[in-house]
Amino acid sequence: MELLIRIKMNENLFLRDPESTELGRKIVRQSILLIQEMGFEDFTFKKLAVAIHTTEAGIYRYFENKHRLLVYLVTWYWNLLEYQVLFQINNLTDSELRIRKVIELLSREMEESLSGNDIDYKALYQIVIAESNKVYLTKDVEANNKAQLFKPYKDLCARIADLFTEFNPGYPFPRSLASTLLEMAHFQYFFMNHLPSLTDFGKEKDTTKLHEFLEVLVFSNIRNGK
Amino acid sequence: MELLIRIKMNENLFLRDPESTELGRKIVRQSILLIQEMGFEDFTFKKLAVAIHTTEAGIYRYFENKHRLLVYLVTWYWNLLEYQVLFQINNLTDSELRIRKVIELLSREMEESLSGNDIDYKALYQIVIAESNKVYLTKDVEANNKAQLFKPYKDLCARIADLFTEFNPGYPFPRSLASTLLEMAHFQYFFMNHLPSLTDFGKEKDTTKLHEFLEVLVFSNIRNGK
DNA sequence: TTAAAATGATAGTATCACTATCATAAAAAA
DNA sequence: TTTTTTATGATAGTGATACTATCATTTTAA
Repeated sequence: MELLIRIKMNENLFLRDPESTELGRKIVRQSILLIQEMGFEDFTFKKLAVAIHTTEAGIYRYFENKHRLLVYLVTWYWNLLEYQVLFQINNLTDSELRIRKVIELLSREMEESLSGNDIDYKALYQIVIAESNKVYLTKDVEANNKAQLFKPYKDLCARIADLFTEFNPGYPFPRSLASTLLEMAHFQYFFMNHLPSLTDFGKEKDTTKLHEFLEVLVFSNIRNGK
Repeated sequence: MELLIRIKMNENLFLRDPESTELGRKIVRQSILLIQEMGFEDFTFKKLAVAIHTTEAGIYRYFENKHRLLVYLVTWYWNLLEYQVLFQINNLTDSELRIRKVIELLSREMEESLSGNDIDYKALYQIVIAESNKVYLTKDVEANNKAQLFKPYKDLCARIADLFTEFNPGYPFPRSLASTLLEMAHFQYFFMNHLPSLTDFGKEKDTTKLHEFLEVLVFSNIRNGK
Protein backbone atom coordinates (compact mmCIF):
# COMPACT_ATOMS: atom_id res chain seq x y z
CA MET A 1 0.00 0.00 0.00
CA GLU A 2 1.25 3.43 -0.94
CA LEU A 3 -0.30 6.14 1.02
CA LEU A 4 0.20 9.77 0.36
CA ILE A 5 -0.05 12.11 3.24
CA ARG A 6 -1.04 15.58 2.35
CA ILE A 7 -0.53 18.10 5.07
CA LYS A 8 -2.53 21.25 4.97
CA MET A 9 -0.12 24.07 5.62
CA ASN A 10 -0.92 27.45 7.08
CA GLU A 11 -1.36 29.90 4.23
CA ASN A 12 0.60 32.60 5.99
CA LEU A 13 3.70 30.56 5.38
CA PHE A 14 3.85 31.09 1.66
CA LEU A 15 2.79 33.51 -1.04
CA ARG A 16 1.89 30.77 -3.45
CA ASP A 17 1.37 27.17 -2.40
CA PRO A 18 4.59 25.33 -3.26
CA GLU A 19 2.79 22.00 -3.38
CA SER A 20 0.63 23.16 -6.24
CA THR A 21 3.31 23.38 -8.90
CA GLU A 22 6.42 21.58 -10.05
CA LEU A 23 8.59 24.62 -9.42
CA GLY A 24 7.19 24.94 -5.93
CA ARG A 25 7.97 21.34 -5.12
CA LYS A 26 11.47 21.76 -6.49
CA ILE A 27 11.98 24.77 -4.24
CA VAL A 28 11.03 22.75 -1.20
CA ARG A 29 12.97 19.64 -2.13
CA GLN A 30 16.14 21.45 -3.07
CA SER A 31 16.07 23.93 -0.21
CA ILE A 32 16.10 21.02 2.21
CA LEU A 33 19.26 19.71 0.63
CA LEU A 34 20.97 23.07 0.49
CA ILE A 35 20.10 24.24 3.99
CA GLN A 36 21.25 20.96 5.43
CA GLU A 37 24.46 21.11 3.46
CA MET A 38 25.52 24.69 4.02
CA GLY A 39 23.54 25.75 7.07
CA PHE A 40 20.77 28.29 7.19
CA GLU A 41 22.92 31.41 7.42
CA ASP A 42 24.90 30.57 4.29
CA PHE A 43 21.86 29.51 2.36
CA THR A 44 20.51 32.13 -0.07
CA PHE A 45 17.69 32.29 -2.58
CA LYS A 46 20.26 33.00 -5.25
CA LYS A 47 22.04 29.71 -4.59
CA LEU A 48 18.75 27.87 -4.51
CA ALA A 49 17.70 29.51 -7.76
CA VAL A 50 20.88 28.41 -9.50
CA ALA A 51 20.49 24.87 -8.19
CA ILE A 52 17.03 24.44 -9.65
CA HIS A 53 17.61 26.51 -12.78
CA THR A 54 15.27 29.32 -12.01
CA THR A 55 15.76 32.89 -10.81
CA GLU A 56 15.58 34.58 -7.44
CA ALA A 57 12.39 36.28 -8.52
CA GLY A 58 10.91 32.87 -9.21
CA ILE A 59 11.45 31.82 -5.62
CA TYR A 60 10.19 35.07 -4.18
CA ARG A 61 6.88 34.30 -5.81
CA TYR A 62 6.52 31.37 -3.43
CA PHE A 63 8.19 32.52 -0.25
CA GLU A 64 8.50 35.97 1.18
CA ASN A 65 12.01 35.32 2.41
CA LYS A 66 14.26 32.54 3.53
CA HIS A 67 13.09 32.69 7.12
CA ARG A 68 9.53 31.95 6.05
CA LEU A 69 10.80 29.08 3.97
CA LEU A 70 12.56 27.67 7.02
CA VAL A 71 9.40 28.01 9.06
CA TYR A 72 7.56 26.20 6.29
CA LEU A 73 9.99 23.29 6.34
CA VAL A 74 10.14 22.95 10.09
CA THR A 75 6.41 23.29 10.47
CA TRP A 76 5.86 20.66 7.86
CA TYR A 77 8.04 18.36 9.92
CA TRP A 78 6.12 19.03 13.13
CA ASN A 79 2.88 18.38 11.36
CA LEU A 80 4.07 15.09 10.02
CA LEU A 81 5.44 14.12 13.39
CA GLU A 82 2.17 14.81 15.10
CA TYR A 83 0.46 12.71 12.51
CA GLN A 84 2.94 9.90 13.17
CA VAL A 85 2.44 10.15 16.89
CA LEU A 86 -1.29 9.97 16.50
CA PHE A 87 -1.09 7.04 14.16
CA GLN A 88 1.44 5.01 16.12
CA ILE A 89 -0.21 5.57 19.45
CA ASN A 90 -3.67 4.79 18.31
CA ASN A 91 -3.47 1.07 18.91
CA LEU A 92 -1.65 1.29 22.23
CA THR A 93 -3.73 1.28 25.37
CA ASP A 94 -1.05 1.45 28.01
CA SER A 95 -0.09 5.05 28.61
CA GLU A 96 3.47 4.19 29.52
CA LEU A 97 3.93 2.45 26.22
CA ARG A 98 2.42 5.42 24.44
CA ILE A 99 4.94 7.75 25.95
CA ARG A 100 7.79 5.39 25.13
CA LYS A 101 6.62 5.33 21.55
CA VAL A 102 6.62 9.12 21.34
CA ILE A 103 10.14 9.30 22.67
CA GLU A 104 11.20 6.78 20.11
CA LEU A 105 9.61 8.75 17.28
CA LEU A 106 11.31 11.89 18.47
CA SER A 107 14.77 10.50 18.65
CA ARG A 108 15.29 9.10 15.22
CA GLU A 109 14.75 9.98 11.60
CA MET A 110 11.50 9.29 9.93
CA GLU A 111 10.97 6.33 7.71
CA GLU A 112 11.48 7.04 4.06
CA SER A 113 8.52 4.88 3.27
CA LEU A 114 5.88 7.46 3.94
CA SER A 115 7.16 9.76 1.30
CA GLY A 116 5.52 9.85 -2.10
CA ASN A 117 6.87 13.27 -2.74
CA ASP A 118 10.57 12.58 -2.75
CA ILE A 119 11.63 14.62 0.17
CA ASP A 120 14.89 13.83 1.89
CA TYR A 121 13.66 13.12 5.39
CA LYS A 122 17.08 12.59 6.84
CA ALA A 123 18.18 16.00 5.67
CA LEU A 124 14.99 17.52 6.99
CA TYR A 125 15.57 15.90 10.36
CA GLN A 126 19.05 17.41 10.46
CA ILE A 127 17.58 20.79 9.65
CA VAL A 128 15.08 20.48 12.46
CA ILE A 129 17.87 19.63 14.83
CA ALA A 130 20.23 22.41 13.87
CA GLU A 131 17.90 25.17 12.73
CA SER A 132 14.43 24.77 14.16
CA ASN A 133 14.98 27.09 17.10
CA LYS A 134 15.83 29.93 14.77
CA VAL A 135 12.25 29.78 13.66
CA TYR A 136 11.01 31.39 16.85
CA LEU A 137 14.12 32.91 18.39
CA THR A 138 13.55 36.23 16.65
CA LYS A 139 12.16 39.62 17.48
CA ASP A 140 8.94 38.88 15.65
CA VAL A 141 7.95 35.76 17.58
CA GLU A 142 4.81 37.36 18.81
CA ALA A 143 3.68 38.48 15.37
CA ASN A 144 4.50 35.11 13.88
CA ASN A 145 2.75 33.40 16.73
CA LYS A 146 -0.38 35.46 16.08
CA ALA A 147 -0.18 34.41 12.45
CA GLN A 148 -0.41 30.83 13.75
CA LEU A 149 2.95 29.86 12.34
CA PHE A 150 3.86 27.81 15.39
CA LYS A 151 0.56 26.05 15.78
CA PRO A 152 1.84 22.63 14.69
CA TYR A 153 4.61 22.79 17.26
CA LYS A 154 2.25 23.86 19.98
CA ASP A 155 -0.27 21.21 19.02
CA LEU A 156 2.33 18.50 19.18
CA CYS A 157 3.49 19.78 22.53
CA ALA A 158 -0.07 19.80 23.84
CA ARG A 159 -0.64 16.28 22.63
CA ILE A 160 2.43 14.99 24.41
CA ALA A 161 1.46 16.90 27.52
CA ASP A 162 -1.88 15.12 27.43
CA LEU A 163 -0.11 11.79 27.49
CA PHE A 164 1.76 12.85 30.59
CA THR A 165 -1.44 13.90 32.27
CA GLU A 166 -3.06 10.64 31.26
CA PHE A 167 -0.17 8.81 32.90
CA ASN A 168 -0.25 10.91 36.03
CA PRO A 169 -2.99 13.51 36.45
CA GLY A 170 -1.19 14.92 39.44
CA TYR A 171 1.97 15.97 37.64
CA PRO A 172 1.94 19.77 37.63
CA PHE A 173 4.08 20.64 34.57
CA PRO A 174 2.97 18.50 31.63
CA ARG A 175 3.44 21.20 29.01
CA SER A 176 6.81 22.38 30.17
CA LEU A 177 7.97 18.81 30.36
CA ALA A 178 6.68 18.19 26.85
CA SER A 179 8.50 21.18 25.42
CA THR A 180 11.58 20.12 27.36
CA LEU A 181 11.36 16.68 25.83
CA LEU A 182 10.89 18.07 22.33
CA GLU A 183 13.80 20.45 22.60
CA MET A 184 16.11 18.07 24.36
CA ALA A 185 15.54 15.22 21.95
CA HIS A 186 17.18 17.48 19.41
CA PHE A 187 19.66 19.37 21.51
CA GLN A 188 21.15 16.31 23.08
CA TYR A 189 21.48 14.76 19.64
CA PHE A 190 23.25 17.88 18.43
CA PHE A 191 25.49 17.96 21.48
CA MET A 192 26.32 14.29 21.13
CA ASN A 193 27.59 14.90 17.65
CA HIS A 194 29.24 18.26 18.00
CA LEU A 195 29.83 19.12 21.66
CA PRO A 196 29.94 15.70 23.25
CA SER A 197 31.23 16.88 26.61
CA LEU A 198 27.81 18.40 27.22
CA THR A 199 26.37 14.90 27.28
CA ASP A 200 27.05 11.47 28.74
CA PHE A 201 26.83 9.68 25.45
CA GLY A 202 30.43 9.88 24.35
CA LYS A 203 30.77 10.32 20.66
CA GLU A 204 29.26 7.02 19.79
CA LYS A 205 26.87 8.02 17.06
CA ASP A 206 24.44 5.72 18.72
CA THR A 207 21.14 7.00 19.93
CA THR A 208 20.49 4.24 22.45
CA LYS A 209 21.82 6.16 25.41
CA LEU A 210 20.20 9.36 24.32
CA HIS A 211 16.96 7.50 24.12
CA GLU A 212 17.48 6.12 27.59
CA PHE A 213 18.28 9.55 28.95
CA LEU A 214 15.04 10.94 27.58
CA GLU A 215 13.03 8.11 29.06
CA VAL A 216 14.59 8.55 32.47
CA LEU A 217 14.09 12.31 32.20
CA VAL A 218 10.41 11.98 31.48
CA PHE A 219 9.45 9.09 33.70
CA SER A 220 11.38 10.29 36.73
CA ASN A 221 9.25 13.39 36.55
CA ILE A 222 5.83 12.01 35.89
CA ARG A 223 6.24 9.07 38.27
CA ASN A 224 7.13 11.49 40.97
CA GLY A 225 4.30 11.88 43.47
CA LYS A 226 2.10 9.37 41.75
CA MET B 1 33.37 46.93 49.31
CA GLU B 2 33.59 47.37 45.57
CA LEU B 3 35.06 44.42 43.86
CA LEU B 4 35.94 44.34 40.25
CA ILE B 5 35.82 41.05 38.52
CA ARG B 6 38.04 40.74 35.55
CA ILE B 7 37.38 37.79 33.38
CA LYS B 8 40.11 36.52 31.18
CA MET B 9 38.58 35.96 27.78
CA ASN B 10 39.75 33.55 25.13
CA GLU B 11 41.90 35.46 22.65
CA ASN B 12 40.32 33.77 19.68
CA LEU B 13 37.20 35.75 20.38
CA PHE B 14 38.56 39.11 19.37
CA LEU B 15 41.17 40.70 17.17
CA ARG B 16 42.03 43.32 19.73
CA ASP B 17 41.06 43.07 23.37
CA PRO B 18 37.98 45.25 23.82
CA GLU B 19 38.63 45.61 27.53
CA SER B 20 41.93 47.35 26.88
CA THR B 21 40.57 50.54 25.36
CA GLU B 22 37.72 52.94 25.77
CA LEU B 23 36.44 52.29 22.26
CA GLY B 24 36.54 48.57 22.90
CA ARG B 25 34.49 48.93 26.06
CA LYS B 26 32.01 51.13 24.25
CA ILE B 27 31.62 48.49 21.56
CA VAL B 28 30.79 45.87 24.16
CA ARG B 29 28.49 48.05 26.22
CA GLN B 30 26.56 49.44 23.30
CA SER B 31 26.31 46.18 21.38
CA ILE B 32 24.56 44.65 24.37
CA LEU B 33 21.95 47.36 24.25
CA LEU B 34 21.47 47.19 20.51
CA ILE B 35 21.33 43.41 20.18
CA GLN B 36 18.83 43.22 22.96
CA GLU B 37 16.74 45.96 21.45
CA MET B 38 16.64 44.91 17.81
CA GLY B 39 17.58 41.25 17.93
CA PHE B 40 20.75 39.69 16.59
CA GLU B 41 19.68 39.39 12.95
CA ASP B 42 18.82 43.06 12.62
CA PHE B 43 21.88 44.20 14.49
CA THR B 44 24.74 45.42 12.26
CA PHE B 45 28.19 46.86 12.80
CA LYS B 46 27.07 49.91 10.87
CA LYS B 47 24.30 50.64 13.36
CA LEU B 48 26.64 50.02 16.25
CA ALA B 49 29.23 52.33 14.71
CA VAL B 50 26.72 55.14 14.38
CA ALA B 51 25.56 54.65 17.95
CA ILE B 52 29.03 55.06 19.41
CA HIS B 53 30.24 57.65 16.88
CA THR B 54 32.85 55.56 15.22
CA THR B 55 33.03 53.75 11.89
CA GLU B 56 32.48 50.18 10.81
CA ALA B 57 36.19 49.80 10.25
CA GLY B 58 36.74 50.81 13.84
CA ILE B 59 34.66 47.92 15.07
CA TYR B 60 36.20 45.42 12.69
CA ARG B 61 39.50 46.12 14.38
CA TYR B 62 38.10 44.53 17.52
CA PHE B 63 35.81 41.81 16.26
CA GLU B 64 36.05 39.76 13.12
CA ASN B 65 32.30 39.82 12.63
CA LYS B 66 29.08 40.11 14.53
CA HIS B 67 28.87 36.42 15.24
CA ARG B 68 32.18 36.53 17.08
CA LEU B 69 30.97 39.50 19.03
CA LEU B 70 27.90 37.55 20.08
CA VAL B 71 30.06 34.63 21.14
CA TYR B 72 32.14 37.08 23.13
CA LEU B 73 29.13 38.46 24.97
CA VAL B 74 27.55 35.11 25.68
CA THR B 75 30.81 33.59 26.76
CA TRP B 76 31.46 36.47 29.06
CA TYR B 77 28.12 35.73 30.67
CA TRP B 78 28.86 32.04 31.13
CA ASN B 79 32.17 32.89 32.67
CA LEU B 80 30.62 35.26 35.12
CA LEU B 81 27.90 32.78 35.94
CA GLU B 82 30.39 30.07 36.70
CA TYR B 83 32.22 32.47 38.94
CA GLN B 84 28.98 33.26 40.72
CA VAL B 85 28.14 29.60 41.13
CA LEU B 86 31.53 28.92 42.60
CA PHE B 87 31.32 31.85 44.94
CA GLN B 88 27.79 31.26 46.15
CA ILE B 89 28.21 27.57 46.65
CA ASN B 90 31.46 27.77 48.46
CA ASN B 91 29.96 28.18 51.89
CA LEU B 92 27.22 25.59 51.45
CA THR B 93 27.93 22.09 52.58
CA ASP B 94 24.66 20.40 51.80
CA SER B 95 24.66 19.27 48.20
CA GLU B 96 20.93 19.68 47.84
CA LEU B 97 21.19 23.30 48.87
CA ARG B 98 24.04 23.79 46.45
CA ILE B 99 21.95 22.56 43.57
CA ARG B 100 19.05 24.73 44.63
CA LYS B 101 21.34 27.71 44.65
CA VAL B 102 22.53 27.00 41.14
CA ILE B 103 18.99 26.77 39.86
CA GLU B 104 18.23 30.06 41.49
CA LEU B 105 21.23 31.73 39.89
CA LEU B 106 20.22 30.38 36.52
CA SER B 107 16.70 31.56 36.59
CA ARG B 108 17.06 35.22 37.28
CA GLU B 109 19.09 38.20 36.20
CA MET B 110 22.37 38.95 37.80
CA GLU B 111 22.77 41.52 40.46
CA GLU B 112 23.83 44.89 39.20
CA SER B 113 26.11 45.27 42.16
CA LEU B 114 28.96 43.24 40.80
CA SER B 115 29.44 45.53 37.89
CA GLY B 116 32.19 48.15 37.97
CA ASN B 117 32.22 48.33 34.23
CA ASP B 118 28.74 49.59 33.55
CA ILE B 119 27.36 46.73 31.63
CA ASP B 120 23.63 46.30 31.41
CA TYR B 121 23.24 42.86 32.95
CA LYS B 122 19.54 42.66 32.39
CA ALA B 123 19.99 43.27 28.70
CA LEU B 124 22.78 40.73 28.59
CA TYR B 125 20.57 38.18 30.30
CA GLN B 126 17.90 38.75 27.66
CA ILE B 127 20.49 38.26 24.97
CA VAL B 128 21.61 34.99 26.49
CA ILE B 129 18.02 33.82 26.56
CA ALA B 130 17.10 34.76 23.04
CA GLU B 131 20.38 34.45 21.19
CA SER B 132 22.83 32.19 22.96
CA ASN B 133 21.96 29.09 20.99
CA LYS B 134 22.88 30.81 17.77
CA VAL B 135 26.40 30.81 19.06
CA TYR B 136 26.83 27.10 18.41
CA LEU B 137 23.98 26.24 16.07
CA THR B 138 26.08 26.89 13.00
CA LYS B 139 28.03 24.90 10.46
CA ASP B 140 31.31 25.82 12.09
CA VAL B 141 30.58 24.48 15.55
CA GLU B 142 33.39 22.03 15.36
CA ALA B 143 35.94 24.62 14.31
CA ASN B 144 34.77 27.04 16.96
CA ASN B 145 34.79 24.29 19.50
CA LYS B 146 38.39 23.47 18.64
CA ALA B 147 39.22 27.15 19.09
CA GLN B 148 37.90 26.72 22.64
CA LEU B 149 35.14 29.24 22.16
CA PHE B 150 32.64 27.19 24.10
CA LYS B 151 34.89 26.28 26.96
CA PRO B 152 33.13 28.47 29.54
CA TYR B 153 29.81 26.89 28.70
CA LYS B 154 31.24 23.42 28.90
CA ASP B 155 33.03 24.20 32.14
CA LEU B 156 29.87 25.46 33.73
CA CYS B 157 28.02 22.41 32.55
CA ALA B 158 30.70 20.13 33.97
CA ARG B 159 30.60 21.93 37.28
CA ILE B 160 26.87 21.50 37.59
CA ALA B 161 27.17 17.88 36.55
CA ASP B 162 29.63 17.39 39.39
CA LEU B 163 27.07 18.67 41.84
CA PHE B 164 24.60 16.11 40.57
CA THR B 165 27.13 13.36 40.96
CA GLU B 166 27.98 14.58 44.42
CA PHE B 167 24.29 14.37 45.29
CA ASN B 168 23.86 10.95 43.78
CA PRO B 169 26.88 9.13 42.41
CA GLY B 170 24.63 6.56 40.84
CA TYR B 171 22.80 8.90 38.51
CA PRO B 172 23.95 7.99 35.01
CA PHE B 173 23.43 11.22 33.05
CA PRO B 174 24.82 14.15 35.04
CA ARG B 175 26.15 16.07 32.06
CA SER B 176 23.10 15.70 29.90
CA LEU B 177 20.96 16.73 32.82
CA ALA B 178 23.17 19.74 33.41
CA SER B 179 22.95 20.88 29.80
CA THR B 180 19.23 20.26 29.92
CA LEU B 181 18.96 22.43 32.99
CA LEU B 182 21.03 25.21 31.44
CA GLU B 183 19.07 25.24 28.23
CA MET B 184 15.70 24.87 29.82
CA ALA B 185 16.21 27.62 32.35
CA HIS B 186 16.35 29.91 29.35
CA PHE B 187 13.96 28.24 26.98
CA GLN B 188 11.17 27.97 29.46
CA TYR B 189 11.66 31.61 30.35
CA PHE B 190 11.45 32.52 26.68
CA PHE B 191 8.39 30.35 26.18
CA MET B 192 6.69 31.77 29.22
CA ASN B 193 7.01 35.23 27.76
CA HIS B 194 6.41 34.59 24.10
CA LEU B 195 4.84 31.18 23.56
CA PRO B 196 3.15 30.56 26.88
CA SER B 197 1.16 27.55 25.74
CA LEU B 198 4.41 25.61 25.64
CA THR B 199 4.62 25.97 29.41
CA ASP B 200 2.48 25.63 32.51
CA PHE B 201 3.31 29.06 33.83
CA GLY B 202 0.61 31.08 32.20
CA LYS B 203 1.77 34.48 31.22
CA GLU B 204 2.42 35.64 34.73
CA LYS B 205 5.82 37.22 34.32
CA ASP B 206 6.68 35.48 37.52
CA THR B 207 9.55 33.10 37.68
CA THR B 208 8.40 31.24 40.77
CA LYS B 209 6.72 28.44 38.89
CA LEU B 210 9.51 28.20 36.39
CA HIS B 211 11.89 27.87 39.24
CA GLU B 212 9.78 25.16 40.77
CA PHE B 213 9.58 23.30 37.47
CA LEU B 214 13.37 23.27 37.19
CA GLU B 215 13.78 21.99 40.72
CA VAL B 216 11.30 19.20 40.16
CA LEU B 217 12.95 18.40 36.85
CA VAL B 218 16.38 18.05 38.38
CA PHE B 219 15.56 16.41 41.68
CA SER B 220 13.12 13.89 40.25
CA ASN B 221 15.99 12.68 38.14
CA ILE B 222 18.85 12.62 40.56
CA ARG B 223 16.76 11.25 43.41
CA ASN B 224 15.74 8.42 41.19
CA GLY B 225 17.45 5.18 42.21
CA LYS B 226 19.32 6.75 45.08
C1' DT C 1 60.75 63.62 22.45
C1' DT C 2 60.21 60.17 19.59
C1' DA C 3 58.23 56.04 18.14
C1' DA C 4 54.45 53.06 18.23
C1' DA C 5 49.78 52.11 18.52
C1' DA C 6 44.96 53.39 18.06
C1' DT C 7 41.51 56.03 15.73
C1' DG C 8 39.00 58.66 12.06
C1' DA C 9 37.75 59.46 7.48
C1' DT C 10 36.88 57.85 3.19
C1' DA C 11 36.43 54.68 -0.52
C1' DG C 12 35.51 50.54 -2.66
C1' DT C 13 33.83 45.54 -3.70
C1' DA C 14 31.00 41.49 -3.74
C1' DT C 15 26.99 39.60 -2.14
C1' DC C 16 22.35 39.78 -0.35
C1' DA C 17 17.59 40.73 -0.01
C1' DC C 18 14.42 42.26 -2.35
C1' DT C 19 11.06 44.81 -6.25
C1' DA C 20 9.70 45.81 -10.90
C1' DT C 21 8.85 45.01 -15.76
C1' DC C 22 7.72 42.61 -19.73
C1' DA C 23 7.71 38.83 -22.86
C1' DT C 24 6.63 34.01 -23.32
C1' DA C 25 4.90 29.52 -22.19
C1' DA C 26 1.64 26.51 -20.10
C1' DA C 27 -2.79 25.47 -18.23
C1' DA C 28 -7.65 26.26 -17.60
C1' DA C 29 -12.03 28.24 -19.12
C1' DA C 30 -14.98 29.59 -22.71
C1' DT D 1 -10.37 25.29 -30.43
C1' DT D 2 -9.76 29.64 -29.11
C1' DT D 3 -9.41 32.82 -25.57
C1' DT D 4 -8.04 34.16 -21.18
C1' DT D 5 -5.84 33.48 -17.12
C1' DT D 6 -1.91 32.03 -14.62
C1' DA D 7 2.93 30.66 -14.11
C1' DT D 8 7.57 31.18 -15.60
C1' DG D 9 11.89 33.26 -17.58
C1' DA D 10 14.88 36.92 -18.41
C1' DT D 11 16.77 40.99 -17.14
C1' DA D 12 17.51 45.10 -14.50
C1' DG D 13 17.89 47.77 -10.66
C1' DT D 14 18.10 49.48 -5.57
C1' DG D 15 19.64 49.86 -1.09
C1' DA D 16 21.78 47.42 2.63
C1' DT D 17 25.23 44.27 4.43
C1' DA D 18 29.65 42.42 5.27
C1' DC D 19 33.58 43.18 4.68
C1' DT D 20 38.91 45.15 3.10
C1' DA D 21 42.18 48.80 2.12
C1' DT D 22 44.49 53.22 2.54
C1' DC D 23 46.23 57.12 4.69
C1' DA D 24 46.16 61.00 7.70
C1' DT D 25 45.71 62.23 12.52
C1' DT D 26 45.52 61.71 17.33
C1' DT D 27 46.65 59.38 21.59
C1' DT D 28 49.56 56.62 24.40
C1' DA D 29 53.86 54.61 25.87
C1' DA D 30 58.95 54.10 25.61
